Amino acid sequence: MAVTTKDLARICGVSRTTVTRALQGTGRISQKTKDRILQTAKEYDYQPDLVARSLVKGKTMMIGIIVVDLKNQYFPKMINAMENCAKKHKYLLNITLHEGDRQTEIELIKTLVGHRVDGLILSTVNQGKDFEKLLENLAIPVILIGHDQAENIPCVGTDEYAATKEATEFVISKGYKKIIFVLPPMISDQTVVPKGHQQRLNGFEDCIREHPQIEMGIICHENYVKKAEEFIRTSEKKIAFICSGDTFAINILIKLENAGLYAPTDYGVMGFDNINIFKSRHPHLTSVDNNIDEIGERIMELLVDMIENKSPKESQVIQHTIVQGETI
Amino acid sequence: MAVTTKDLARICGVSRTTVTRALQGTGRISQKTKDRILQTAKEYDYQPDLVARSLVKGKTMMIGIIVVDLKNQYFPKMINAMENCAKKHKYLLNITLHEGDRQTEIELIKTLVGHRVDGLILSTVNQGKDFEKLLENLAIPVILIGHDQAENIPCVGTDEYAATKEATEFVISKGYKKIIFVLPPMISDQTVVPKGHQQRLNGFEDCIREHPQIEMGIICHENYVKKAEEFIRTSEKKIAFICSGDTFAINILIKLENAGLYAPTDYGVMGFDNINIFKSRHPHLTSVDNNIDEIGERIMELLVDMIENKSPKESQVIQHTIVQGETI
DNA sequence: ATGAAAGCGCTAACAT
DNA sequence: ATGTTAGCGCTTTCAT
Repeated sequence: MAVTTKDLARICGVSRTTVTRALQGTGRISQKTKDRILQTAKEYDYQPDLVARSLVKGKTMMIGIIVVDLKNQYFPKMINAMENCAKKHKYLLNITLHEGDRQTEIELIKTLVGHRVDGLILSTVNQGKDFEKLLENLAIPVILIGHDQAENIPCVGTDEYAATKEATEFVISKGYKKIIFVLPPMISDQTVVPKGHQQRLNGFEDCIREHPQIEMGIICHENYVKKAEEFIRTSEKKIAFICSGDTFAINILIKLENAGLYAPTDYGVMGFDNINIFKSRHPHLTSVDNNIDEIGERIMELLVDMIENKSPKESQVIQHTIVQGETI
Repeated sequence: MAVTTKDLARICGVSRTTVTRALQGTGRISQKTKDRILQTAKEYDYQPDLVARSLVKGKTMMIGIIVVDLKNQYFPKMINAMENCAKKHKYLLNITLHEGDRQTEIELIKTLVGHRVDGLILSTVNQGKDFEKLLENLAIPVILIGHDQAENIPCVGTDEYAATKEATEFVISKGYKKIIFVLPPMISDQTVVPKGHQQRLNGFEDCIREHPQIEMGIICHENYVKKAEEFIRTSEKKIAFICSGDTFAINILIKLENAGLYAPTDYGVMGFDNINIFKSRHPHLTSVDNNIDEIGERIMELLVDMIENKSPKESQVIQHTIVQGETI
């Protein structure tokens, strides 16, 4: 098995404390013994047992992350940014997936806390006072991904409400008189709209409310492309779709092309998240760039700060920008 | 702070040993004290310290993963599958990124081993005997992502050589007389072609060798779309591109459309990995489906088996299938 | 059926 | 400058 400080101590004929001192270069120790110990350590390829260190230090240098899954680009991209940031601060990431299940999320939180992660980052499916209480009592810093997700837990993310309001204003400014908001098709048993999408919807509706002359509609359906086509075919006004996610916008764009309908000629469409898998495609998709990388980085920086400096909890809004493509 | 077994023992007026027995339901213990202890544990929301348990058990229930990054869909998808599989076996994932840097990868391995992960999964950028030695001496099971990556370390992945040979045969069977292989554009300082892509290239070249009448070429350039266009414009024969990655195929497909060239009319193109971000697009991209989900799942199952049953190391080849789209 | 004691590998407070 | 001791929270013999 791996060589321990005890072994090194025995080999070098010193105490374990001396070994520790040599290893971490702290405390008074003669250069000679220090060199000898370090030499031996290298020779035997000593690697500290980080589990043992964690136990005594009460700190694991690990950060727990819980998100829904890694299927679309959103979280992988964000986690990629988080990882790079964590690496700078010598932290490791523990990534787990709740798959949209509330109970699973709760269990994962407990497991990660049991593993004594130093901090926790969640894209939560849970809500409500009880859940917030649970988080507040964790004794480690927690950050929620997304704007305004909870009262007393710091949240970092896009102000979806404002972004969507802005996007809607943008569409209106382009002269559209009828705008349809496309929500992700809901999985059968999941009746609640995820908070972020709900915030976007609110932003959309409130903006429309301020423009009574604009006609609006909502699509929230498995077969949203077909619904979209119906809207276009049966409407006299030219329609714009604002999709709560680039994937939906892209799908509409592509599938309707096959149906002989083109943006921005026959209708307009814009997305969200600016995933830009299609950055080489024409026409460029108009979208809202919510700076996923920056969200990841800022979350990690904030969390490390909370862990190491006990900084006060403070939410952050990450600035978004409207990406003017050619589809509106 | 969190309540410990010691606390529970004190509260219940028993020894810590008894508490442990109640908690893990093992050993002889009266039902009454057991109930009382469990009740108290629940009351105080006792959560075991998994770090301490790891130290004494010599097992962390964590699996280390090192891949290049999470930017394209390949690893996120695979890791998603791994995570779900790991969850079944109660393991947690430690995901880290080497970003293509050899030294970083070595350091990450040491860190993860220092954290006493029970097993390691790598998509490595390192090669050679020394590196293999390093892995062999780790004292924990290691699996490499990808076929035939090392001699004495189990490898799981697509047989890239065979798959590409097959793909090339497929293209030839469609009547193409000139085939161009598109490698990922190499980053300036990274002179070596990643092993998987090299294997694909070998399969391509060997297949061509068996068909002397077929003309061939290779593109490995930042501006591969332009190169592809040049090939088409200057060739009398109709050209097929086999791209070592769907992303490249898709980009060619899309950008050449803008240049007025259409597949499969003006040229043919097929990809690799069947990422199918574009599954709704027409024409459907012809590709090689390497079953990313299955690779992830099989790797995890194998690793857990190696960890828990000390199973002998054995590599696995995951079956691929050619996805007949409409671009060849 | 229950408890006492030792130890996992490390660090830190307190000697010498 | 170096060593001794105790302890992190848990599990695991080995008593009783």
